Amino acid sequence: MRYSELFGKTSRDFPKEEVAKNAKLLLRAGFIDKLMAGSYTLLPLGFRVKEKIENIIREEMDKTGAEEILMPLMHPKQIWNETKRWEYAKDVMYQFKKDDKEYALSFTHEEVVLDIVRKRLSSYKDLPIKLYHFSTKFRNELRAKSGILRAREFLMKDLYSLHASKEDLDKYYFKVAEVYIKIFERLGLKARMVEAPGGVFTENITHEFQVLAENGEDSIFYCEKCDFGQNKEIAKVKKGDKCPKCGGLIKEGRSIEVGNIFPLGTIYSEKMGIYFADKKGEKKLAWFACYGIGTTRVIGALVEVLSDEKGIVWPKEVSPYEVHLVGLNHKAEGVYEKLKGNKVDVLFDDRDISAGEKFADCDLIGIPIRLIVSDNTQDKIEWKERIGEKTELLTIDEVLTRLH
RNA sequence: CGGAGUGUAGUGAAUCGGUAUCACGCUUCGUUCGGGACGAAGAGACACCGGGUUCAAUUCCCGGCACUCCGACCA
Repeated sequence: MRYSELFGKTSRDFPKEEVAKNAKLLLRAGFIDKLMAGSYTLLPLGFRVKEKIENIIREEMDKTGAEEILMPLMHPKQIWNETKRWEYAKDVMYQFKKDDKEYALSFTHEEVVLDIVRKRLSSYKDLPIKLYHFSTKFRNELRAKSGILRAREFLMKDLYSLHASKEDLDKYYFKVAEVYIKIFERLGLKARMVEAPGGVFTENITHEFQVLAENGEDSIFYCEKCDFGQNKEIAKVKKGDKCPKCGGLIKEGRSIEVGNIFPLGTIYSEKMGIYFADKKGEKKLAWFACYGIGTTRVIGALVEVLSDEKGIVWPKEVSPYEVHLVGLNHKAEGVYEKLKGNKVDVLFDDRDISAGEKFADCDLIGIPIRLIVSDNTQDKIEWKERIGEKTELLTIDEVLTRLH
């Protein structure tokens, strides 16, 4: 992609109103646009990051045997009445009336997925069922804030699983927990699984995935040595205590919640009539759980945690482009073509502006590898990574070898 | 929803009872070309909306709305 043709250029100044680091950098670097408080467009660069994140999640979800679907965002009141959540969750739901019918914009999909399942579930042989989708969530947050971290409309991956027994649910539940940690690792985030209350979803103990971050909205108690942690609302440990797992020191830290998993049990199945016939032919309630990852929030969390004073620093796996090619002379065109020919995902800064300005934009946009073609590099290409100052002169073949 | 702050070109700021100034960005031309270059010439604003006071309001007053921050709630 030629930068000159990219929609959504960088800007020199920080947007005045924004305080949150993620909002400042993502807006300035041209990844997002704000429509209103808590409502953002993903511009081409931001969209690419979102795609990368989703692809990683998709890969890992599929490995657990889950299947991808896509559910509607506008729901009839009656489905929400089945669980009484039309009333109970009305503060977070966008509810509206049109021609005497009442609807809600989806803030989650338990009711919908259970409706889909009950139409098709009859035998234990149909279980387990594991369905997920990537979709928009609407939540009437009393106050949208922290840029992309607390929006009223945001993207989320949600997975729902149904099982014939508590044992089978638990097995899959903790399997997913493991997979979540792995997903966040692949996304470049160190997430801790902490115990938490379930809000409008359940009275059971649930688990959150928290990433330590200075500007996080949440606060957790965690062990500095091992992966132990507890949500502050539920914490039995306190700052300064010994970790019950390894004896390390407990610390308190701000954090961003990037995912959560809820073992909902049979309560929803009871309310919505999710039954199956077991081996003896007896009617049984299905065991149910749901699992979410805030994909747009992950973008914000990455910026909060990894960026530096010059701009964003994307991990390789989610970077909008693999390399940022800076052209300072005519030879750059040839290098661009060659990279493209070798299927390298390259953003080519072909603008007729000063070198310094291009470098500043590289640092701001945050693609992990910067390549420069200039008179100084002669027939070679300069390789520099976003983190660190080291530069190397490589031939095009060496560059291609390193990239593949 | 309570509290605080802010609304002036695309962005950031200045002004002040007499109809708006600057910087960056943008356009054109020329010179530059390795860390946000330089010169010249341009374009771009119903001063958030509505009402009031006044001969005159961007400026003062009232009422909205929007955005940001703190709190309550939450992925």
